[in-house]
Amino acid sequence: MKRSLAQTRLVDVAAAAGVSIATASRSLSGTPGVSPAVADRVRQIAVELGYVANLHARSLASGSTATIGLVVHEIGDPYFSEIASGVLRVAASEGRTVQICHTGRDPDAELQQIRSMVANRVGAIIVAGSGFVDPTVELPARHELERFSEAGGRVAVIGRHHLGVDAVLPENVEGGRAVTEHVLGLGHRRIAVLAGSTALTTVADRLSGVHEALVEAGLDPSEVPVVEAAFTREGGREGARRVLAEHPDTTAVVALNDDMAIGCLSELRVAGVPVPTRMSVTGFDDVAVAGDLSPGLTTVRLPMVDMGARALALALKEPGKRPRRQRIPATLVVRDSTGPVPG
Amino acid sequence: MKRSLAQTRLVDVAAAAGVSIATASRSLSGTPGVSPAVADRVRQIAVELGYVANLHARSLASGSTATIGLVVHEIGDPYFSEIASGVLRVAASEGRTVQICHTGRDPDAELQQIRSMVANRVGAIIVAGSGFVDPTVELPARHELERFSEAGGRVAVIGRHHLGVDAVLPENVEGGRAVTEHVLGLGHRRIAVLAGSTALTTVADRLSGVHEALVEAGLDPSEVPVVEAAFTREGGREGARRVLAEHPDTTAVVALNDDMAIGCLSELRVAGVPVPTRMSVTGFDDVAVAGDLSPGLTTVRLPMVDMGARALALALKEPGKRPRRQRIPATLVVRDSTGPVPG
DNA sequence: CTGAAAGCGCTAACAC
DNA sequence: GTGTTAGCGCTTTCAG
Repeated sequence: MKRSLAQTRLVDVAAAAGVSIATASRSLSGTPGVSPAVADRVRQIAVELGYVANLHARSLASGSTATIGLVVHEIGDPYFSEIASGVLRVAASEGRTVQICHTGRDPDAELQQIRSMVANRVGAIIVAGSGFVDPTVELPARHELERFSEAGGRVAVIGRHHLGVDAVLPENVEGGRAVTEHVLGLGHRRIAVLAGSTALTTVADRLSGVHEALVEAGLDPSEVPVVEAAFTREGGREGARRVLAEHPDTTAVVALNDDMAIGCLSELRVAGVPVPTRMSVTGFDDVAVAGDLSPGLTTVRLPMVDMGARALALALKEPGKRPRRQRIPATLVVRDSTGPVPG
Repeated sequence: MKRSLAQTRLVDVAAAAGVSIATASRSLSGTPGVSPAVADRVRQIAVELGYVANLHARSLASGSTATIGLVVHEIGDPYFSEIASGVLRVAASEGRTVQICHTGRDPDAELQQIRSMVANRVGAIIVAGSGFVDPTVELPARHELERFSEAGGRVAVIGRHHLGVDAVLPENVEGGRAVTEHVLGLGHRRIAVLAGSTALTTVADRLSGVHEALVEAGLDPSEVPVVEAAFTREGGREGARRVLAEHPDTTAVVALNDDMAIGCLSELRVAGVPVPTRMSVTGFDDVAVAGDLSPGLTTVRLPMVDMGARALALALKEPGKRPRRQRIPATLVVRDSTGPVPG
């Protein structure tokens, strides 16, 4: 389809300014080597004409773009949409556009999407979301990102270890430990953990924090049941049912993300189990709604919006010789879903 | 910076397949005029070589892109992130990339973003989120979209009236009416409405549905207080405080979105007002968490994910001579936050 | 400091 | 059915 919309092009600006297209290009991109007077005039004329550079022509000629690629597991999930919010905010202020894709936690889809972003010559790629404990699963993705990175592309990841690039790393271990210490401090000993797939590093890290706290309290982690289900609200419901059925004397459920905790709370309500008087429940992430639940969810706060913003800031900075890692503190937020052991 | 990353290009595929670059192009884009055998072989070789077309070159040559531009108010808001989820899902299955930007409910920012998308030659633009009751506010945006549309670009909007393009329109009036009828049916007469800015069409429409139901029940809408606050959780909290202070005998709060309802619920809990025994509360949208609240939120369901998917489908279809409008039914979902009038 | 000209990788006429 | 070729609009050497 022929595009009849006659956008003003660089030639038009150049002609109007009475300079060559090369000079016009240099003036607008700020490339040194143009007399200030000429450059100013060109810029002014460009504004008057409402000139906006054709991104694709620019990209084709220069080999890179101002576009940022953001890869998330599922944009409908608050954890990721809050991260995206932070990324979009910074991107807008830097005049960059953001291309988002979600992968449904499928490593193959993720690889696919990363490839497509590389092919689209995005200027930077941000990968958010848990990695896999088994490094081989994400080897192809890592490989792809390395190639991209070596070719001058910028990469930052949120919460993944094995990717060997600049990273924003939430303190999942410390968070898991803190929330467990809180529960232990309330006197609970019959604890159950609600976990997503332990193939995910996020789950593994949080869980290891939980175990550290248990050991420090002189408990045997192997006696604390870890119920593995989908890392979602539905998974939380299912997990709650299994805890109730298989470990009926449990007094505290430590869920490894808020989604599971919310599902768990919902199921406990259905089952008529009062929280926190009969059962304490904790989450992880502190999604926006956590504080507005009833009871308010005791959880570990991760500043998702900020994490997104930082990741983009990292990606936009000049690359260092070594991957940078920015640790993000996870802070315990005590609300009403936890209380002393019943009885 | 010279890009050393030697992506396989179309020439490479063509050479490997022993055909011309034109034939290779036709094979891969599905343009008719290539023998099936050749086309198949080319495609297979392309896959083997990990070929991914350079979006920018394609776009520059063809004058349009596979990229979809999605404009939302705030991606961190579940309403929009669920819509985005639907858009991304369809986009992925169509092999299209999505560029998302958010505008913070600021018409100027929105205009800015739309302009930038037009300049980037996106293939289609989807604008989600409430429009403004005052048409002049969005006149510039409308203008921009029309130019884009006339130039062959595709546009679809979600929930906005005044834009004169293909639209997915949630039945806000009917939903407002349905939820109000439900509340009236429970015997409530001292009702308060929690509304976002009435400059927003979404708010105005839902409110007019509320009023219709009131009138039909023989009530005078002017006697039902409409508390206007931010269309957010915080606004819901503030609204709840004002209802409690200014209209203490209220028995039912009709919030015009779930966010406000959730904030309201939270505030009522703080204030020690039991729901629904002392106060009924309703929402609108049915965001994912609505059913997992305690009490479960009675609300009006809008299939956000589906709305996003439909909007993209509309945008991808051949344009009709007249703008198409797809009405999305709003269905009442009764949960536990509403009950009979106390006393 | 400025201009001419060679591509960037692909699509789409246009020939054969 | 398939190949040749002329651009798409811009950046970037390379001359002047």
